[in-house]
Amino acid sequence: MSEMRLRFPPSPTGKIHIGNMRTALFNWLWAKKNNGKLILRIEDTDQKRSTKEFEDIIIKELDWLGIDIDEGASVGGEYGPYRQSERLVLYQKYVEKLLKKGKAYRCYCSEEELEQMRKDALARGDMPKYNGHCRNLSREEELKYIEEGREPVIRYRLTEEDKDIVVNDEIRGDVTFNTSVLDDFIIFKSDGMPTYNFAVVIDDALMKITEVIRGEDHLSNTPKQILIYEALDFPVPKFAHLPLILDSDRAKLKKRSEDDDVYIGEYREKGYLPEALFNFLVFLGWSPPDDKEILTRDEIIKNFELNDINKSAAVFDIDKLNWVNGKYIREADLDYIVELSIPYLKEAGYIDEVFVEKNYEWLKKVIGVSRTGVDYLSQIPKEAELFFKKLEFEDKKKAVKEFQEEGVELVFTNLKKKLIDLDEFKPEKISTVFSELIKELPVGGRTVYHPTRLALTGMDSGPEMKNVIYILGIEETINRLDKALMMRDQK
RNA sequence: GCCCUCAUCGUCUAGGGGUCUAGGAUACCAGGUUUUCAUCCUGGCGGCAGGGGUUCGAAUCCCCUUGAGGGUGCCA
Repeated sequence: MSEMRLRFPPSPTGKIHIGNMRTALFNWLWAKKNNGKLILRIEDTDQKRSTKEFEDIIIKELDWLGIDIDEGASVGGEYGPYRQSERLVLYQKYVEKLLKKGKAYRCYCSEEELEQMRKDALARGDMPKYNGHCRNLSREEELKYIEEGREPVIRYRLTEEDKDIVVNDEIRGDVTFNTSVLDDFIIFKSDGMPTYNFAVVIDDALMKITEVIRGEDHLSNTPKQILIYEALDFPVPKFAHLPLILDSDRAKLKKRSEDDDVYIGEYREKGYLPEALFNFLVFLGWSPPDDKEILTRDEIIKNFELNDINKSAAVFDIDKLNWVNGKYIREADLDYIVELSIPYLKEAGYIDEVFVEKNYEWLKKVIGVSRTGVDYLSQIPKEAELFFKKLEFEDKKKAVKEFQEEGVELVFTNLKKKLIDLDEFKPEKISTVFSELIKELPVGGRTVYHPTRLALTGMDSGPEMKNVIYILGIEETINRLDKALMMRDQK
């Protein structure tokens, strides 16, 4: 059995989004599972929209998610070049072969003429197919067009009018297309570049790709590609067409407004962990044999099977992603989460490098108690702000009123005393102080907890009291309680 | 229009003729963890698109309808 070779061929016409990344992920998984190789090929035949910046972004994001490339534009290899714009001579060589065999021909019809044909066909209720105008041009006719300055395209010549082409899909089984729905499609554009359907075949064949795993949106184009494989006597690889990822409106996922996040970078910037996104993405269309929802990369590789992939499209559900990500944030090693949270805290202006060095352990405590309340790391500053900002009351009048309530003074003074008397200033010990308070004083739990929270944080809700006090420290806690006590005299 | 694909709780899914009064997760609701938000635990709500077959028996197989998505580009 020869080596399994898979490829991920993004087009650098935009940032990499959820759908592309999921495709890359499945290719990577299947390669890892089978000790195969994953090739990164840049499909930049669209000269108008392709840029090097986008190529760099794609490579960066793949790396971020942990998808390592064995061969390709970013790392080199023996089947290069891996950028289609650098493979022109190859495409020319093979299109020349087709031309010679009579399996392709030059077409001089202009885009306007083609557009008109399409409109006419549609108006008649016919299928919008190329009408074969240039199929059998005489030498004179061709010369005439050339003199007019027309730049030709090259079309594949469809010879069999009623033949079934079967795509053996690993996920869907046999899918049959009849050549009657096809036409003489363009394989070389007038700008001298190959079209997708042509270049992809040449590249996959020359790069010895054994399995093509891609989105279902490519299924309908596969018969055209098979025609090219056969015309050039290339072996046809295996195909597996993945179900599409839909947005909440059940349409193919794409950027529609500033509000919806579809690019991987947007998730990275918001503070989603690569492990979590990886885990979540795989579950869009695949699930393990057991009921587990959180799996490590190795577990996923171990369990992954092409056969287990779903046929139906999946809706991208941000709520579920948030849950998965929150789960990872809470369960990951705290130092790792601290490291990833620092940039957000810096951006909020709460800390700088010097502060981190001096107060790392304290910072770790803060993030440790804040992490339970967030879905993604960019929410950390908001969650932890009470530890960085000076005490500020959301509603001062209300606070004063609450401090004036019966029993509050008693609670505060006793709390202070008990905290000072503590032999160990630890969350668990602080917690027992509260139970004692409730037991010993003639007040309910609410009179103990709520005013205290208000006095210490200025807010109605937040992390657990024992943690707040622990992190604030004995001194600051006493100060704030005293301040609240003084506020009782106001008004 | 034509071609292709798909169809289980709102969402992600398990299920591949009987063990399904359909399981898990999320979301939502309620209760608990003797304050709140969150975490965590417990419980609840909620689904086989519709119609025909095949079969002793169908979520599971077949057909039709409907719905959804994709393709039909000198985009990939």
